[in-house]
Amino acid sequence: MARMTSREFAKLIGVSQSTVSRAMNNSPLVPLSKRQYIQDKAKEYGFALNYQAVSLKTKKNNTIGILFPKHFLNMSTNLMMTHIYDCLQRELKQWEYDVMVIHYGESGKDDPTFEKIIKRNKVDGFFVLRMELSDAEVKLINDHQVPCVFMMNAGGHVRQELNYLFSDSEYGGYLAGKYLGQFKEYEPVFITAEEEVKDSRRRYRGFVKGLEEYGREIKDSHILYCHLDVNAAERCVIEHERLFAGEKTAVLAYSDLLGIGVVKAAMRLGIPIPEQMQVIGMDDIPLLKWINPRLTTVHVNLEEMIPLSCRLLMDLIEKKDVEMHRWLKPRLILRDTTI
Amino acid sequence: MARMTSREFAKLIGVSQSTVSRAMNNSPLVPLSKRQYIQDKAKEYGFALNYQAVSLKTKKNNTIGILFPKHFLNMSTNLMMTHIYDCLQRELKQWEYDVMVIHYGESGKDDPTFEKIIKRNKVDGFFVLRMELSDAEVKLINDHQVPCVFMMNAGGHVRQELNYLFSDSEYGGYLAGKYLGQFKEYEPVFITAEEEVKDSRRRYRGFVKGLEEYGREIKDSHILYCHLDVNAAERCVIEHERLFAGEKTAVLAYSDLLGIGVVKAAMRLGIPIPEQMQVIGMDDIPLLKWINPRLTTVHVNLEEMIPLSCRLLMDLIEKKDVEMHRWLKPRLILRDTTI
DNA sequence: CTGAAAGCGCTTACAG
DNA sequence: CTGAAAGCGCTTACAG
Repeated sequence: MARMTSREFAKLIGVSQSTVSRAMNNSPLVPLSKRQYIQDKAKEYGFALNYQAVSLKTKKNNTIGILFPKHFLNMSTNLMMTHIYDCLQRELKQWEYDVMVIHYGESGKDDPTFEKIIKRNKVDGFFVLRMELSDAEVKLINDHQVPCVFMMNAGGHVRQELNYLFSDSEYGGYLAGKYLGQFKEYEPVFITAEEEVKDSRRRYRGFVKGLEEYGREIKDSHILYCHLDVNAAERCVIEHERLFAGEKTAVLAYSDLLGIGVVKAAMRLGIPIPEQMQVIGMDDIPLLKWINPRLTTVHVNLEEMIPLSCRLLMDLIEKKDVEMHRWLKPRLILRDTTI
Repeated sequence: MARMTSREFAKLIGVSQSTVSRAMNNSPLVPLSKRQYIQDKAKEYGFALNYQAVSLKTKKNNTIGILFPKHFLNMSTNLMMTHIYDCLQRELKQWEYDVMVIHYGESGKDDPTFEKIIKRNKVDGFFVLRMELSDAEVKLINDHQVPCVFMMNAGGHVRQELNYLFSDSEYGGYLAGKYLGQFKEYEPVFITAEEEVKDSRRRYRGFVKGLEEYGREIKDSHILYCHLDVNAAERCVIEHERLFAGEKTAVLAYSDLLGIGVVKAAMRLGIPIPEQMQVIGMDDIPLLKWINPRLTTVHVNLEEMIPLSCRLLMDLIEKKDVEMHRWLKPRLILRDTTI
């Protein structure tokens, strides 16, 4: 049973190719009973439309792309991206879109991946995760009119001509600062990633503002840098043992993973949590529910962000004239690592 | 700057459409210098081949699909699949294939996803992860001649007509049994998932064989069932507190996640690891390097499996007459949770 | 080495 | 409601 063309199939069941096309696409032009009949026959003979041909005519691929950040390592390591991916995937099921995962990667020869995907027209639209685009890339998007929804800002300059749904990470930092600031005897510490400087600055700014409400501030020597990785954070805290063993500290970590590393270090150093060290992570990745002590964190409002993003992208693809520029508010979730 | 067709572009630079096509596809038929010239011009004018049209002619999509298991929840929860996905993604970069992620899902109306993807011809080939296929589905693969490589068996009957690279999980269980069996004073326990009965049985069988080499056996009451989840395993162990508090135990967990749950429970119950309880997980997911105590586990040989699978699928797509039926040997990695 | 022409398998005005 | 016909944007024998 080789693949059949619509012409062959049409001949086989005694209708025209046009009618087959219309029936397979559920066009109201052909009466329901006939539609049903043709679809049943299609099933019987194993006929299906060839989607390359369909795409060529309709200029639709029925697939959307999820573009991962430039320096993204992998799903196992960046659990927040993985979580967002999971949520998008689930939400996208209601629309009948397939999902293409695109890893930026400079790709060596020819065009870089992003350019290639846009030019080659393989997807109807994009979700772009934590991406900073160059001017050339923005021009590409505009020239080719590719529907794009940006999610999770990478910080830096925000282009108002693009559609985005970001989590207000400065506000997240503010919430943490406002909470930790109330404990006068705890010295504020910020541990952050070298890799994501700009968003890190945003979170830090919020943290400072929150602390200020209690007249507190953070010393320069209490801003710690490490790689974006549990073990790096653990090592970093251990290297600063004197700081943490010497006084009570209130630590905001740039991400949950760093937070987990901080907690691990504290356990190794015998520093009681939260009595001598309070820790707040950021993001609220699913992993947290498996780890003890349960990490206090700033929860990104994906419940709102995901449905809005998907709806927006679908609207953009259908040429509806919409735009969206939103900073969603995260919220603080108190668990075991704070008082 | 709207999209240009190859005909328009050809006219613009004064060659024929054929030559443009050949140049863009790097055909040796056109001299290198001319090829270069045309490609440069293409870049200049922002011309690129329309891949729907290319696909229609060549019957290639330049994309491969990764099909996730039927009851797959999400990447965040099933970290071994996530890890495999990461490895495939990285390996696939050398070939210029795009990746489509396909979640099985019965999809309600019309064809189920798997059938749809095959019939619609959206991918050139598949990786199929931990999948049990029905006869109808195997027939579909054969009828449509879709290149498929099966990875990570879901247990049950293995179809020799399909290409597969599986991890020999029975052997993995055997390694664990052979290691733990030598500790006469530790009572063997197997904790496993209700969801993956068949592969679970395979691991169990190996475990039993390994134990037998030391004349040991596992009591029926020492086979524990729970959901495939850290917290479920933790609860399960706590419910059986009497068993674990009463005697020294040597636990093989169906997966690392269950192993982590067992360790958490032990810590909560104040059972010292590995002195009173030894624990071995299975898979060796990347997460383990972030968790203390470091879990002893049976490491799946992805270093070998991934390159072989990719090479195999590429060969199948290029119609090379190859086949492969392999069970790769995992190995035991001793860490903190065993003596 | 190059170009004119046919055709990949659909959709969709258009005419009936 | 239905069909014949044109055309989506490429590739590739074929002829030169």
